[in-house]
Amino acid sequence: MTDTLQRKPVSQVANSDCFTEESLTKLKEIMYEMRAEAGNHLFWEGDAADKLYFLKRGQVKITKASDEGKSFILYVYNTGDLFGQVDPFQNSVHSFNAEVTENSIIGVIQQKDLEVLLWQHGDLAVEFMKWMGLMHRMTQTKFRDLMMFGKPGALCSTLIRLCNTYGKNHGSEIVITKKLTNSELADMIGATRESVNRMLGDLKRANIIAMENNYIVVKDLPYLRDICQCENCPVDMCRI
Amino acid sequence: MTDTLQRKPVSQVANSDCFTEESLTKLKEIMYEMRAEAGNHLFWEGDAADKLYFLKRGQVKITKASDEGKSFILYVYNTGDLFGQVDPFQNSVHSFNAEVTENSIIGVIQQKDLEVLLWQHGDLAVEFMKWMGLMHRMTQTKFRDLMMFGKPGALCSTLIRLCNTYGKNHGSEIVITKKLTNSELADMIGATRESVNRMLGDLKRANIIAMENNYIVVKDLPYLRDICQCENCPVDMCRI
DNA sequence: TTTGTGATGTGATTTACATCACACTTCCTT
DNA sequence: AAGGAAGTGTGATGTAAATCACATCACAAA
Repeated sequence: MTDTLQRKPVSQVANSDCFTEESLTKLKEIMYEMRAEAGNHLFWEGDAADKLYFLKRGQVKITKASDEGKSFILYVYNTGDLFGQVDPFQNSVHSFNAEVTENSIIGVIQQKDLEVLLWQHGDLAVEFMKWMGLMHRMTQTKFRDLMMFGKPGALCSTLIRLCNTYGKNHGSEIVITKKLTNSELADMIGATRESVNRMLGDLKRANIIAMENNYIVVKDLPYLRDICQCENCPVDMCRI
Repeated sequence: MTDTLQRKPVSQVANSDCFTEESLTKLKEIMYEMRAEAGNHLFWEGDAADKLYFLKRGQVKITKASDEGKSFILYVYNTGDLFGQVDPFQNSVHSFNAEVTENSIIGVIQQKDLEVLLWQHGDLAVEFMKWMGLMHRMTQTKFRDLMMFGKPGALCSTLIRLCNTYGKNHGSEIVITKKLTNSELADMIGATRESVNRMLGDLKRANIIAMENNYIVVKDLPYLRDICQCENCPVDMCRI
């Protein structure tokens, strides 16, 4: 049982899977590698937004802090994910913070280098455009899920996205192979820790989810889908 | 006074302004023109997402309806705006509805034609990528504003975006040269008509806004900025 | 082994916002 | 000019979720 949990989850898919092998190689050729320790920041809001980041290994969260000290987690990126901004303005700055939450190895792409590459390789440009479209749609659907179905809907949507990102099938159950605190979940849906705790309690009591070695196990995915009116969108889009 | 209101607002900027004249011409060459009457739909959720739309004249709203009959307005596009999906999946479908809200003339671009064009023209590909980045950032910042600062914050953010989209300076005041009902505003921020009515009443009483010929006039923009912790981002990004 | 620290679980209370209900205004139409 | 439809304004009430305030638990460090 425990050893099953340690294995790489079958469904773990990186957003860079949009790219063909060749395109990803081209991108890798213009990266320079850096290492970042957990707790550091890749960028802060207000910093110039002129780089893309390829997470070779590790984890980075994109967050926003409010004046009252609350934190909102917009995205969680993992090994193999590509992220960052490519904006039309010279003086463009980030609106969010990028917090390194696990020791990471990161490939950095300068906007100028990327532009040259896209200019030269039409096929890469087309793939890149599709990757951007996918990322945008992920934001839009998350936006919808978090705005339209109350806090329980937001939580259920987030649990589904966690299944799509970290889920490992285990019979009819799905183990979310990623430890998450109630506070983390709360920051992902803009709720309080207490609310998340109560909602998770409700779901456990209704036998929708369970805990196994502190991992969340989803036992009734259709129930979660029903709460947030999930339309069963592609796994690659419906992620954290 | 009335005639001032009729003139095209100075700050009305279309999102296609990201493109150079030449690039926009290239895009226009692969469009086919269609007309759509107010009340019709350009696409419904579930329809194939394989086209871009250029609004030559008119207005289109991107909306999402919930099971309980509530409607959420994600975007409002106007003359000169480009919108649509370019997704990596063959079987990709829309998650939202596109409702034509004014009689419109629309240029339609097929995804395949766009791909060929981007392949051939590196400069257009780079501009297109920047346009996509800008649209994504607009979604992200709206997401943040609507999630983090309560309904009053969401309303203030929306009023600021309306100023950036339809605003006409009039001394130190900004006239939003677009008639909006309380219900429309409510659907833009995921609130009820009654809540919007009360919040607008509060703002009027505090002399932050006023009504002139049924147009909203913003008298104290800094106050609105303060409520939603607006960081004065570029006007091109902070739009409806 | 105790002490500290971060996380969970839960009750009581408050707050923000939705819902319901209805009066009033505007303006469109035939 | 009358009637109706769409929009506005506002009280009363209900409810979801935040806030506050602790108790408990797990586990690492001194």
